[in-house]
Amino acid sequence: MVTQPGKPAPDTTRRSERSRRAIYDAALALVAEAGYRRTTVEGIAARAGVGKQTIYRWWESKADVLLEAFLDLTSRAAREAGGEPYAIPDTGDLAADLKAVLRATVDQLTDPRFDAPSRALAAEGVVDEEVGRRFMTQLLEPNLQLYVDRLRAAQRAGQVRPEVDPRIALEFFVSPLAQRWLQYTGPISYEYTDTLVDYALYGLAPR
Amino acid sequence: MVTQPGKPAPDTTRRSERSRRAIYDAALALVAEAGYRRTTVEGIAARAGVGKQTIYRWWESKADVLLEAFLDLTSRAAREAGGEPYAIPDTGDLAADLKAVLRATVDQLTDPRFDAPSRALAAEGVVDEEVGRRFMTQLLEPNLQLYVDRLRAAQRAGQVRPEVDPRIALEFFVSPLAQRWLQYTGPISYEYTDTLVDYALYGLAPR
Amino acid sequence: MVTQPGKPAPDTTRRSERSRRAIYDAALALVAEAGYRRTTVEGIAARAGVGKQTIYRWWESKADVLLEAFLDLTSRAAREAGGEPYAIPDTGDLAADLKAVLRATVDQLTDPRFDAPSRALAAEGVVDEEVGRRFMTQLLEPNLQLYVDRLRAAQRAGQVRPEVDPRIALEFFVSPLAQRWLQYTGPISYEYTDTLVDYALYGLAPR
Amino acid sequence: MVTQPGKPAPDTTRRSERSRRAIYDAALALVAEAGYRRTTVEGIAARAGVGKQTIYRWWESKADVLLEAFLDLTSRAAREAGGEPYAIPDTGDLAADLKAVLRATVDQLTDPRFDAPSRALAAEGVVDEEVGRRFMTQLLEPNLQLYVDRLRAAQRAGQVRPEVDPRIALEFFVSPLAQRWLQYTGPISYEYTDTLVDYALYGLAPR
DNA sequence: TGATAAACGAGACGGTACGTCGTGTCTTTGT
DNA sequence: ACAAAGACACGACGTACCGTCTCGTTTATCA
Repeated sequence: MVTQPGKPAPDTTRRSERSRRAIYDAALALVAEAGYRRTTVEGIAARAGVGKQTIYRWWESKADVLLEAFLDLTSRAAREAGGEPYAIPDTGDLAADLKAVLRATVDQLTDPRFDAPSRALAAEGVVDEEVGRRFMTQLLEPNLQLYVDRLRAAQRAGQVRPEVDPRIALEFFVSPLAQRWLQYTGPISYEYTDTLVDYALYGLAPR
Repeated sequence: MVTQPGKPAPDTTRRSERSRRAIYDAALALVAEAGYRRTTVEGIAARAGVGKQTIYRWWESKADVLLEAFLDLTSRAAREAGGEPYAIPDTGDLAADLKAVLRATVDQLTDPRFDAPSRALAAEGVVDEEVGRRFMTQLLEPNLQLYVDRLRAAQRAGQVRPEVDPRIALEFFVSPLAQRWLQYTGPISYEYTDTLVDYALYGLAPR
Repeated sequence: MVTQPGKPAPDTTRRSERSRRAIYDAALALVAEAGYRRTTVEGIAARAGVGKQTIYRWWESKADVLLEAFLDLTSRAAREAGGEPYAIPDTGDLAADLKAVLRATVDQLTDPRFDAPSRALAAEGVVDEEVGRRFMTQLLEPNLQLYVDRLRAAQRAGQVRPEVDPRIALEFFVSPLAQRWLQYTGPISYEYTDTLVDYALYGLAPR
Repeated sequence: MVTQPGKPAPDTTRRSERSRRAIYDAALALVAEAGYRRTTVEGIAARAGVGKQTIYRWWESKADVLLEAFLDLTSRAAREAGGEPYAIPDTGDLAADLKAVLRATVDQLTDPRFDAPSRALAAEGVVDEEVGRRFMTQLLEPNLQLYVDRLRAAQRAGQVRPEVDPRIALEFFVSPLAQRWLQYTGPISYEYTDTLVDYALYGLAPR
């Protein structure tokens, strides 16, 4: 690990947990209320009752704060939700399992508590590659891996052709939904995601 | 039709075509060179040799300028590219036709001339619904419609199951590519898009 | 008379009297209502129902317009007032005559119809020597000359010492009043101007 | 005492003395070089190497800055000039004392170092009553008081009639000079001010 | 347990860009 | 041809935030 020249590397042990929490809360609240655009570091500091320097000491940018705040939010949400296994259920019925997971995703994308900050982060990630890649590796990737695992299991069970690359296959379920969400290319519903699963598994061409 | 109160609605007939061109060019150049973030209205005006007011007179925001500039760019590019055939070719071989179109799309997404501004607009659209919807209806939608048309023809030719909704089916080709491009969920290549076509047409489950 | 190089010298005979009147009225009204600061060429043009160019064609600056408008106002006011002789009355009683004239001046300085524009011009004149000198020669000087004339008559009548320079002497009546008006160095009243006359005529030292 | 809404009242103790000085210097220099008109807040900030906000934080307007800068200049000038004797000398010869002081004033009005900024402030004061009154109370009034004091002493010495109001009498020395300076009503010279003193003390009427 | 060093809140600072307003010029469209 | 209308390049306005930099004031190890 390397310490940059001009950065005295603050002492993590003395860090105020109270401030960290307040900053996360303020950041998420402001993004939800006012949007990413109108959320400012100054505003976060004021709302959190914190000096600006305290933010700049621990984070590099607004996006950085928000990314951590969001990660924290999701991990807390997961912990609350019973801390169940990070996996797509495997009932033996691949189509049913995928439909269930996607329905849960639809619910989440519809929940404004998640929508506002994750939209903001996604947008930031589009424009700032650094943020985009962190968003991908820290938030998206772990979720995508669950699909890979489930699809691998389905391959072992003979329900998916063995030569199919699960990393690509999963995009048939995830990407159309993501695009509709991000780019308003269409409405989002259970019916829609169910259809995606059916089409993807059995193809478009007649059998 | 109603005119907003504070907006005296400038006289379009007196508009300077010279300035409009200069602004489009400056906006696209700056976004390409410096990124959306660092592109400012002030900078566009300076580079275009134009007063800021001339920008604010005709556009509402940086995103607005860029959207029009990009629309103008694509329509000029299309006109240069020989003109009419706003359609996906129909050689009778659906897979081949789709692969060809997608390869062209890959080329475009790789071309920095298009990448920078369209990325910027896409990001803006994620965060600003108004912009997002305009991006969708004015840029995306017309292109998606070409897929709908080609898939309908394939259905008539018996190459695609008749009960398949082309509006959803096309997302198997377009959305995965879009997501990889926007969110860095994976590399983009001819091989990848070819695979998408194969998987989508014939499904993931064994036949 | 000389025509500047870049000035095509508009044809005075074709000038619209209607516009000139409207511009004078608008200028005086705006200065009275909003003050010199907030009066703009644009505002004058709009209020007068006149194109901006019509103003710039015939005048060089806001101050220029206002100076002419004010000259016009005073000359019209004088004409209305019976067009009586431009002179300080000579009843033989110098003190009484001066007191009467100064009381009239007090009335005028108190009249907001005159106060606002003449204040504005005076201020402009302080900062812009060109305007100041025109203000002096076209408005102040003619009035000061009346004092010179009256004081000369008084000298001939043996009421003022012959070696006194009337051009300087008159300033004892005019300047203190002017300074109180312009610089808020004290209140303005009949009693005050009467006192000025008494002090000035008979001196401060004991006889 | 009440604080306006919207104005959070900055912390005076943290104020940068360096910036204040730089701003004073820049303001005075620019007014002297370019005139009040062409002096801008932006220009002052740039020349002082200061952010615009630093000016707006502590002052309300260009006039406000300049007034303080000028007050500072005069007080520094007075301090340099040996300091205390804030009084008109009293040699027993009133005429001589007044002539001496007025000659010093003539020198000052002729010094471009003082002329430009005080002219600018005077003009601003004519048009903006608030500024005018501050200019009067903070700059003019203290000087006028010196004349009052000297004239009172002269009254005690029997050199000035006891019934004369010194506050009015002093205007015979000060106002004519002020008007010539501000309104170009005549040239300024030692001879002129000497004459003023002679006329004022002994009156215009023959003895 | 008191000293001391850091992180902290507060917020002033030098900057950049914002979106608005007014200037003086130039162009278009009626008369 | 002049006038109205108003778009234009320009430049300053006053505001909002940026990220950096002091200021005292907690706070929380270690001496």
